[in-house]
Amino acid sequence: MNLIAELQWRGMIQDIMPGTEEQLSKEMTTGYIGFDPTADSLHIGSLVPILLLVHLQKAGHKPVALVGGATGMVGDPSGKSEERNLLDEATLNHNLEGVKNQLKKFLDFSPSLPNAAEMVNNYDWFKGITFLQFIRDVGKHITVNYMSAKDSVRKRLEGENGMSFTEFTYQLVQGYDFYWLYVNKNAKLQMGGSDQWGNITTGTELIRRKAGGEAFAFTCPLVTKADGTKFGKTEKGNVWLDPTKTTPYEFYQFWLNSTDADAEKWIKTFTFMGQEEIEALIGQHRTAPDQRLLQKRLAKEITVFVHGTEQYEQIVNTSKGFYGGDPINFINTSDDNVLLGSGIPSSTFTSAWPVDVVTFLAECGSSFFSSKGDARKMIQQGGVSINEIKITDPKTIIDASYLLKEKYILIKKGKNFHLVLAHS
RNA sequence: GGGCAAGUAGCCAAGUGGCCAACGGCAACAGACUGUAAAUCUGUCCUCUUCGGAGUUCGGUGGUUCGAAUCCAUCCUUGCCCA
Repeated sequence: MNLIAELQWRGMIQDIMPGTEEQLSKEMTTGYIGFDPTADSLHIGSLVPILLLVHLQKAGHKPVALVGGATGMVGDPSGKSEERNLLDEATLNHNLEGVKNQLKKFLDFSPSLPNAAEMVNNYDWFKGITFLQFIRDVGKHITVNYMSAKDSVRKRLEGENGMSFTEFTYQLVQGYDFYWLYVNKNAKLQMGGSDQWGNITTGTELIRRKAGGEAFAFTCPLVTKADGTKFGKTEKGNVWLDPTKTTPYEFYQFWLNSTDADAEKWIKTFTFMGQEEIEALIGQHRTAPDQRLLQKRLAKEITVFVHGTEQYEQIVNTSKGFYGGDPINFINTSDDNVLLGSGIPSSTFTSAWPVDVVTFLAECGSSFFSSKGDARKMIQQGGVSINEIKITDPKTIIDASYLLKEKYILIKKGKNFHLVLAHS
């Protein structure tokens, strides 16, 4: 199966420029995707573009990951209804480093490969260009009419928020990236999320007019959830790839909790499993949905891809301990490393015993309970249990006798959120 | 520089002198039902609370009034139009 057919089956192609498939089957093609340094870590929304690059490399082509040191300074208007705030330079550089380090893990950069992955920063070629040069060499080739016709621009012109010249220029900046890579790195392909289509075509247009060349592109659909809510968010915010921002345990749980409908879609997009295997698994899942085979496999594949096999095994072990049978027993019989190593939410309680539950929960140093009032409400609604015993009376007194192994207390908020609390 | 419009809780959005901690929707959280799903139903959803209440909010500041998210002045921000 060729790359495009493969990606199509996986639901990873939204728009594709005519001739792209032919180009890819003709020769080893260099393709790139840009990553915006809006934060110091990528989140799972960036996973799809990353996977596109990985697929590209697997198919024998050369992937280039571009980090947007320059574009990050401008701000992409795509998908934004309001003018963006600019990042200061220090933050930007910090973010660039974080993003670069993460991207390194997913692609093969070994120089011996003919199609070794490469990382570039568009600031490197933008820093030497003056404004006048840019408007003469680049701006001259693209009409304002053309730029204004782009969706991202038109929406803002029609909307009530307006748009600054800076953001209006964004597509030219990104377009020039493509042109530069075409000329200097022989890149003939750009990929990205479907919201990037407008920016990408500005690039191919620029290549055609300025270099007389032909370049290609395709985009992937934005990942959505079946219920229409935003993908990649949990009660704690974004799901990050950085294990210090989203622990591997929480990362795994995010995927494990996906709905059946989403899991069927996502397993195609986010894993490298073959078509037959996936279809068999989906069939199996439908006959016994309560086994959650699909979610488990999905969570496994992605967690291994992002955090590695070792972490995954540790997570599964912990998950089984907390969801399978007897969490109390699990805490009692596991050593600290097994218990906390995968990043189950935990914190430390430092005040003196005994205290009433409400104070205890409010001060246990986790984000589960924001205040005494919050803790009390949760108790009144029957959503809190300590050491597997549901707390119904907000006046319950917690003291040292609750400690497991003389240092832990298991707090549960709802069904899914466990907190292991160490007492110091 | 001139004219016009707008700024309400995480987001969208009603309210245009007291009945306003502020309609409604989304998102989120808990409960029931389940499969660590979905859908549905119920509750919560500014902060604190001895659950009786208390405190702080409607871009900022100052004012009018017994009483202001609502009226006035001024400043800030944003959009549209004109120069």
